[in-house]
Amino acid sequence: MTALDNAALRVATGAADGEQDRRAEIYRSAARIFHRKGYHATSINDIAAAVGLTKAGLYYYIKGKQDLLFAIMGFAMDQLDEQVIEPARRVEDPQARLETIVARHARLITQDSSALTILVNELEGLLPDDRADIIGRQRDYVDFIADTLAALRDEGKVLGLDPTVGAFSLVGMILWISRWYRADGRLDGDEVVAEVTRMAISAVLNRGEDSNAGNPARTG
Amino acid sequence: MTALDNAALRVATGAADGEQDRRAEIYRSAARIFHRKGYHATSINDIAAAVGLTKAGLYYYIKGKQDLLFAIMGFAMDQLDEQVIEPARRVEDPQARLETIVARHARLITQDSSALTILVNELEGLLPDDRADIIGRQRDYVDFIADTLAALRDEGKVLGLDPTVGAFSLVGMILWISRWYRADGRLDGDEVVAEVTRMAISAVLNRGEDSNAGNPARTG
DNA sequence: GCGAACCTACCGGGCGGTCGGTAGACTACT
DNA sequence: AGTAGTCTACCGACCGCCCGGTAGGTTCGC
Repeated sequence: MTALDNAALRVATGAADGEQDRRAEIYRSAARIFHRKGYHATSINDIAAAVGLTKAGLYYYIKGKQDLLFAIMGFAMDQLDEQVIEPARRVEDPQARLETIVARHARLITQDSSALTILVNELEGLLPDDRADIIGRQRDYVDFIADTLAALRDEGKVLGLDPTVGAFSLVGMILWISRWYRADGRLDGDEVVAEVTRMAISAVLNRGEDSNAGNPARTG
Repeated sequence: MTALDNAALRVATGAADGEQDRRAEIYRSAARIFHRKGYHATSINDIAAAVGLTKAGLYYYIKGKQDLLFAIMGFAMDQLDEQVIEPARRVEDPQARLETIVARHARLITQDSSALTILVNELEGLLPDDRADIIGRQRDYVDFIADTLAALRDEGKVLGLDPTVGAFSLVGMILWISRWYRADGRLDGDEVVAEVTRMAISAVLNRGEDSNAGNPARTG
C-alpha cells in the first residue's frame, strides 16, 4: 500500500494536476504544509482543510499522520534514487559523476523542495522502524558520494580530502538551498544549480596546495 | 529580562557547572532536548522532568515555552556574534577573514551544537516579532560573509561567483556539520573543523577555469 | 440498493499554562 | 529566646483547548 501511495504522490508532483486521484492531492498538500510549518506543528485538520475535506473525510484516504509522513519521505527518497543516484551511476568518470549528482540533486530542490526537505528535517517524527529505513537509504546516498570522492582521489584530482566529510559537506550545501532559494528571486533555478555545482566541484578538486587554510582561528 | 536570561545561559554553557543558578541549568537542558526532539515535540513536562522539577515548579523560572525558545536562540546568536563575527571583523585580509568565519563557526558547532542548531531549525516556533528579530540577525551574518566574498572577488581571487549564493552555500556546509558530526567519531573536532574550512576556502577560490561544471545533467 | 465518498459528533488524552497553597530559611521585633 | 512576618522555591490539582483518531451515519452516482 505504500507503493501505491508513492505512485499517487508521484503523479501529483508531476505536471498534470489532479483530475481524479484525490490521494495525490492530499499527499502533495501535506508535503507542502509539513514543509512550511513542520510535521509536529501541522494538524490533521490543517491538511484536511487544505484539500477541502473534514478530518474524518481525510481518514478515508490516509491511515494516520505518521504513515502520511513516511509515505512522503519514501517518495522523496524514490525521487532521489531515480533522478539523481541512478542517472549518476551510469556516469563512469568520477568528476562528471559528481557534477551529475550535485546538479541533479540541486535541481530537484529548486523545482520542488517540499518532500526532499521534509526528508531531512522530520526524521524524528517517524516510527523507529520507518526511521531506520529512511536513514539507511540516506546513508547509502552519502556513501555513494563518498565513493565518488574516493575515486577522484585515486585519480589524483583530490589531495588530502576525507571522502566522508567531503560528502557530508556537499550534501549540506545542496540541502541548504531549500532554505534560501526563492523561485521569484534574483537568480532563476538553473543559475542557482549551476552556481552551486561549480562551488561543489571547486570545493573538492585539488588546487595544488596554494591555500594555507588550516586552523587560523583560536578561541579567546 | 532577556539579557539576564542570556547571561544565565552563558554561564551555564561554560565549563563551570551549575552550583546556584538553576535558571542556567533549565536553559541548557531545554536547549539539549529541543535539539534532540525538536521544539514542538518537546513538552514543558519533558524539560521540567529533566531538571527535576514539576511543570508548575518550572514556571517559577520561565515565562513560557516560546520565551524559552527565543532566549535560547538569542543566546546562540550572541555566541555567533561574539565568537565568530566580532573576531572576524578584526581580520582585514578577506581570505583570512573568511577562514576565520568558517573555522570559528564550525568549531562552535563541534563543541556544542544544541543552541546553534535550534537557531536554524526552529524559527517557525517563534512569535512573529521574535522571528523577525532572529531572521534579521541571521541575514546580517550572511551579508557579512557575502561582503567578504565580494571583497575576495575584487581582489581577483574569485571569478564569477555570486557572493550571496556563495555565502548561503558555505553556511549550509557549516550548519550541516551538526547533523553528522559525533564527538566520539572517527575524526575529532579540530580535524573536522580543518577539513571543512579547507573545503570552504577551496569552494570559493578561483582555480582558473579548468572546470567545465556547468549544466551537465538533464532530466529524463 | 449498493458501495464509494464523505459528514457530524464524539472520545480519551496530552498539551501549555494557572492557581492556591506550603515547607523552610531568614529577618524583625519584643 | 521566642514568635510573627516575609520571601524564595517549589508542588498537586486543575483548566480549557486541541490533538489524532473513530463510530456511525448520510449522500449520491451507478
